[in-house]
Amino acid sequence: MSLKHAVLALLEAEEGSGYDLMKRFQARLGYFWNASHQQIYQQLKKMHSEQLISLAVETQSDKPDRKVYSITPKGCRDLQQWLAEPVKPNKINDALLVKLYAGELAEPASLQAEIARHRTIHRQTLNTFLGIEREYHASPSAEQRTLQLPFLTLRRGILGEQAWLAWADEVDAVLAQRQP
Amino acid sequence: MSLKHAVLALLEAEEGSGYDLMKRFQARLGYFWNASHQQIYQQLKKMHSEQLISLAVETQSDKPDRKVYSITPKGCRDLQQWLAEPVKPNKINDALLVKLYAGELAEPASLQAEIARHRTIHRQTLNTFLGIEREYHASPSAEQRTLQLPFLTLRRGILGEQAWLAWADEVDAVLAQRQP
DNA sequence: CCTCAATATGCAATAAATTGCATAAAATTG
DNA sequence: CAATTTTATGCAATTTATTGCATATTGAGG
Repeated sequence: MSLKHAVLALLEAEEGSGYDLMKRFQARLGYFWNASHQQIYQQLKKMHSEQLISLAVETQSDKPDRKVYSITPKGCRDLQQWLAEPVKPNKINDALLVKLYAGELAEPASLQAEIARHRTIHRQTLNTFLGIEREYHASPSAEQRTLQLPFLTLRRGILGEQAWLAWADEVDAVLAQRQP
Repeated sequence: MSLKHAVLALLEAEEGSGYDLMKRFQARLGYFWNASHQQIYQQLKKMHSEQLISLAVETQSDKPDRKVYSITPKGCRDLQQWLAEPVKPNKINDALLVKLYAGELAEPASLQAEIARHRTIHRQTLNTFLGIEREYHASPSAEQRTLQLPFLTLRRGILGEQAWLAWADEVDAVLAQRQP
């Protein structure tokens, strides 16, 4: 249940509304933690009821109310405690590999097309990451220091995507040879 | 919902009881699809009610009954249809990266220890994979041909683990420099 | 032979995630 | 300016997954 702690980490840096948090989640943790907007809204509600976060409703005469969440000292302790505990190695659920495993029953061309589709996505993701990496390297070294740990998560993304693409080349070679 | 199709793929190759399937699942798909024994038993029950698989109860006088599931033609069609459809690129939920992202709040030594723990696990996994790869290369070429696609999933595991370990080296370098 | 782990099932309760809406203001575009 | 998309929120139902038991057999070790 790290969704909770992921949100706490975001709130520790800065307070925000549900939507804010969703956006920040997507931008900063989205690559390595997936969460839908419902999950985030529901999680916020739950965390509020557990007093890990507090809620300030900014009444606005014209617009609908804005609910801004902040982390509480209790939430902060919860986060720090989580950080001190070991996390379980994460489980992988990769449907593409299931498909490849059972690939004998599929049309080879359909497998090839599927790999191509995924390759496009992975290449785009990699390009995005490389762009962020360039920005990072162009930023002042004080900022680089601040972002050193998030940068490591970016590196994970880059190395992971590169490995994926290298693997896809192997797959293509095998599939091409199977049905020439 | 590929758990269903993963199980169907296993049953397509050979019938089996819940426990059989669980074991085969672990051995063959376990690296890239995680499923607990409850999930598998429950899924089998559900698939049976949907007539995707059939059930033969072997009554045994001394031992408890053995329930053997086989794939039905309907199940086979379902599997093939799934194989023909595109699968969504899989979502990643990696708590370790969440932790690293929020790492400023943690003890650097605790982060290092955590990385070390995970490194051990990943190195072991890689070694297991490399062992299987050696077996594969030592097997007769007819068998290599049969296992070509499952072998590709193994390659994914190998490349993925190698990339992880290379990343862990980067992480160690940064963490060591942060608190000398 | 007794005990303890491993094999081989499975139920029930809970928690978490997904799906499918639903609303309504703000910004954009034709 | 009307129509559409994007922003911003959230409920309720369903599906999936996890947790915590609960049995009963088999095999191995002391």
